[in-house]
Amino acid sequence: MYGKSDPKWPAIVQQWKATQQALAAKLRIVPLRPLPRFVAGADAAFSENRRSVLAAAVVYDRLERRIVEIARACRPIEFPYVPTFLSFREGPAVLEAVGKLRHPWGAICFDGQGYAHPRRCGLATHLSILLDRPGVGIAKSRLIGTFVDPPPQAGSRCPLMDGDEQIGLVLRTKDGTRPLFVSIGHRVDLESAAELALACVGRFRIPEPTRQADLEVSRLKRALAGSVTSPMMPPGRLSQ
DNA sequence: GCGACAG
DNA sequence: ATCTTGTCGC
Repeated sequence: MYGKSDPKWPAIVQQWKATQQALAAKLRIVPLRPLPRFVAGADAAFSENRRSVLAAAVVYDRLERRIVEIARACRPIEFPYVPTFLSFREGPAVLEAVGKLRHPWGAICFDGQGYAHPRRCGLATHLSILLDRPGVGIAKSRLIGTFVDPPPQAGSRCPLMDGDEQIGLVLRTKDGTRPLFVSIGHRVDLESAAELALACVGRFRIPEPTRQADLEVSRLKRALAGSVTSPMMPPGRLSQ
């Protein structure tokens, strides 16, 4: 895996910035209406040995409130985590999982920022543009931007600002819980993104597409960990 | 220079 | 993301 100490690192980061700027130039902002019935969701995690990126993509049926398809992917980790360049680390695995989805979906939710990024190209925007499909960024915490805490009621929101430009929304999805940071990915507008996020909320703070993808990637992680038994351990499931 | 910093 | 037990609250 590449590292910050690699002599090629500065060049790699410059290339990444150029890539993000080129992608952001292709961003299209349009309303997403009506909101799609089938919404995809994707998330990533690390394999137990931390040498691979595991990803899961799901398709959520808003009408029946259930997951109708699950896809997975596993790829070697090629880069360390560097703030503002998350998509280069997790993107490949996530894209592979999304590509395996066969059921139709009208929009996809990503676990991270979209437009609310220094170069307006967070993971959600980066991947949505590569897919050229409607996408939304739903992050659990802030990367950049200033805001005032929204009221404790579910549905309340406050603008996420970068100077005088609104880059996203701080949205409370459940009463008395920490708000989420919603921003557009691609082919949606901020209001549609907020409505989609709220329309996908079930019993928990995190909208179902992203929450289910997270649960699924965790299961994959455990499954892989259990299948790779250490040579120094007796057969069977003694480790739990 | 110092602090911040999605997952 | 991940490390980690109990514990506060619905």
